[in-house]
Amino acid sequence: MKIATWNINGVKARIDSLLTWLGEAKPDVVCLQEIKTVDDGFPVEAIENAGYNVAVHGQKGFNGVAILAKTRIEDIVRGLPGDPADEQARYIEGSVTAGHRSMRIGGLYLPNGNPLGTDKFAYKLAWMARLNAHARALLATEQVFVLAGDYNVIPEPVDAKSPKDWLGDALFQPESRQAFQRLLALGLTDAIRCGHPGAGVYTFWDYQAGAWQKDNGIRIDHLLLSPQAADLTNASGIDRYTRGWEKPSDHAPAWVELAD
DNA sequence: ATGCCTTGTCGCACAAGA
Repeated sequence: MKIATWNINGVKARIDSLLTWLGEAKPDVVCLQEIKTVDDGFPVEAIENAGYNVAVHGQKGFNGVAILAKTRIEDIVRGLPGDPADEQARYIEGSVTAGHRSMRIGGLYLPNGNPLGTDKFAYKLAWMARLNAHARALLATEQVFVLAGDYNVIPEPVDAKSPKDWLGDALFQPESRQAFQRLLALGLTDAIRCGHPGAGVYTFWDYQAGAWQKDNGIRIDHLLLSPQAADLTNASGIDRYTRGWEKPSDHAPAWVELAD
């Protein structure tokens, strides 16, 4: 089963690219972030015609996440547990079953957190603490699960072409990186890092200053696997070629292939 | 040091992204 994550930066602006990529990459499950639409605006029909079921957690103008799956999506939860007052659409979770195997999929869009010293950065760290608590609850069930999405965290210097450029950025703050490490310390596996231990493995290239042309990227989209999922891993990768398309998202899809 | 692009918005400039 191939599970992918893609910050698509506007699903309505990117629907043609999404359909092309679905046809080529043929993922079984896709977590989308930054769909930038309310539920009613999501292009459900076009995606269903491509052979996918849809679960959406949208928001007007910003944020918004969704899960697409070739199989049924069951027991859907919208919103990250832990703060009923949080109205930002950044988390959706559901179960998919392929053959005899069932797994839980969490799709997340972690807050950017810039600029430092504002409530935005505090919100990012609070959100990461909630994610940690929720990951612990999922781990206690001992099931196969994947937490996939735009984490907005550069885990290590090797995950940036030019680490010094990010020293003052929320994505590369010690607090952000430590919170990410605390997720790994729970026993989760960073699927992309595990399969691609070297440098130059990026998922995001800024639109500005020719970042793509210079390969000035960062790795901020991650798939974290439960131990039961990590045991099934066959391969992982980044479909960076989509970043070279016309009107691209600034993120490329990342994926992991688990044994059926 | 700043903007560099891109999307969406009750557009005609701005917020937010990273």
